[in-house]
Amino acid sequence: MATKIDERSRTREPLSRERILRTAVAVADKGGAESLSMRRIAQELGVVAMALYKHVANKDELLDGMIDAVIGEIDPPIEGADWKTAMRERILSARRALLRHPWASQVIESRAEPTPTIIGYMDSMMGIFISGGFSVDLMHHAMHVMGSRILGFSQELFDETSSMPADEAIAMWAQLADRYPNIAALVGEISGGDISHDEGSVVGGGCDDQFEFEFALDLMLDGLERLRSAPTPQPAGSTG
Amino acid sequence: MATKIDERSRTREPLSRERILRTAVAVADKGGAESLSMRRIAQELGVVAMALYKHVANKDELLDGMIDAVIGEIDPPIEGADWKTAMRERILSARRALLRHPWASQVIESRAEPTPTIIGYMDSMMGIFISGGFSVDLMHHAMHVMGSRILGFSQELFDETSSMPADEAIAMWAQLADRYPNIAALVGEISGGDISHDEGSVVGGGCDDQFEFEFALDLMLDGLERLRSAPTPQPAGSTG
DNA sequence: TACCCTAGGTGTACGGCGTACACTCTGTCA
DNA sequence: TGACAGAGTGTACGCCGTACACCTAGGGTA
Repeated sequence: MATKIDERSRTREPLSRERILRTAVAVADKGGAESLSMRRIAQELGVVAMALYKHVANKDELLDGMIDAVIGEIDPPIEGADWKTAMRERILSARRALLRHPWASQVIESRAEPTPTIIGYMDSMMGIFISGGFSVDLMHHAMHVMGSRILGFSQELFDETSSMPADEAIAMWAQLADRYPNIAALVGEISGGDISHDEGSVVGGGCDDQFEFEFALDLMLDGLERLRSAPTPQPAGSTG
Repeated sequence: MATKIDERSRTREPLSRERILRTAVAVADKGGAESLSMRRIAQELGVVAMALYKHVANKDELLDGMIDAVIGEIDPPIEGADWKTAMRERILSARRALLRHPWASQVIESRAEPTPTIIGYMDSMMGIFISGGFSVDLMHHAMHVMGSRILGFSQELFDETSSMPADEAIAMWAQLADRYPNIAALVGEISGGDISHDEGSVVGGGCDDQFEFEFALDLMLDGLERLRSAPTPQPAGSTG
């Protein structure tokens, strides 16, 4: 009995909200969002599930805490940089954080309401636009243009072959060329160019995600800069 | 006994994959994705949960079927239009489908692999770029630029006040002005402009989501058009 | 007519989930 | 010494997806 007390009070540091959040993030990092259960986290902590509820209100609050932890990893804005550099670098930092925690984007989108931390992050991004000379109105449009990319979301809809060897994937798409001719053309182009630059799959891992992300990001930032300097704040749609 | 047989064979049309999918979509439309359970769908059909498994392999396959149903509502590309119009109108059609089925975007993103229907849709969108004179390479970049917006995703991260009366939301953000100064400025601008144009909330429902979506869409399409006509297919990033 | 086969719907059960609620400790302070 | 509080436990409930054995009606065949 006495040894048990010793063991508990000495070797086991007490539970805390912070420790729970750290463990939860670790569990999700390892097993993905769907492996994250109260029982699983508790088990990792050597404790029973209900013990967690003495420190977090419920699972949703825990998810919010995990989100805030990820947002907290995003670097603060660069001091003294022009708006475009500041925006660009911070979004890339956000992307790095999300790549470290692949479960985060889905969890963030599953939550109905953003946490105060996310709202604060958004406000700070708005501040970068405002400081960069954007009107409040154009800043508003700019935030909608950036969308969830402002949090570093890369939203690849095409990761499906990532578990497949590159040559196998190429063969697969070639076989489906009559059904998906354009994808086949794309795969052919990429694999024909330099297949050696990435050992991942063809569409998804085979193309350079980081390059594509920055390409899209720069296109948007360039578009916004053009509007910022233009007399009329509205892009010329196809109707105009 | 005989009446029961009559009732079954006459008044109850037999189960089928189509009928299950229709019912599942209806349930999700009414109660959201989180209300969609096999038991709930079965109940709606006056049948026991396990009966569904004679027509769909499992819940994931059912979700795929539901996704395909939504994608199927997207209009085909306009014949004979220029690439920009075709792309713009089809994306707006996709957005309309997603607005009819608010659960769909989350379900699509939750699935690890896209369905053949989604792959086909993507291929067809690629075809619009190619027919519009894009190189395969630029088409590839363009697809990444559009991201999930190509499926009509609007990904509003700021719907949090949508259940709140506009004046209440304005007061709330005004009170938080020291913590979120830029959001407060935005809210002030919108509510100061014309508060009457929408009875929804301020950030989220209060701004014109449709306008913002088209604004962002046009900015991207304009950016892509510029690249299409330019000698170098790469946007000038802030590093250049 | 007697038979069986098959497709489709049923019932039960299992292991997982979030969490309500009542409990038992253990350390603190009066 | 004894009351108290705060932390961890144990049990239980109602959900979930779904495996598996069962029943039953309709249809084809001998």
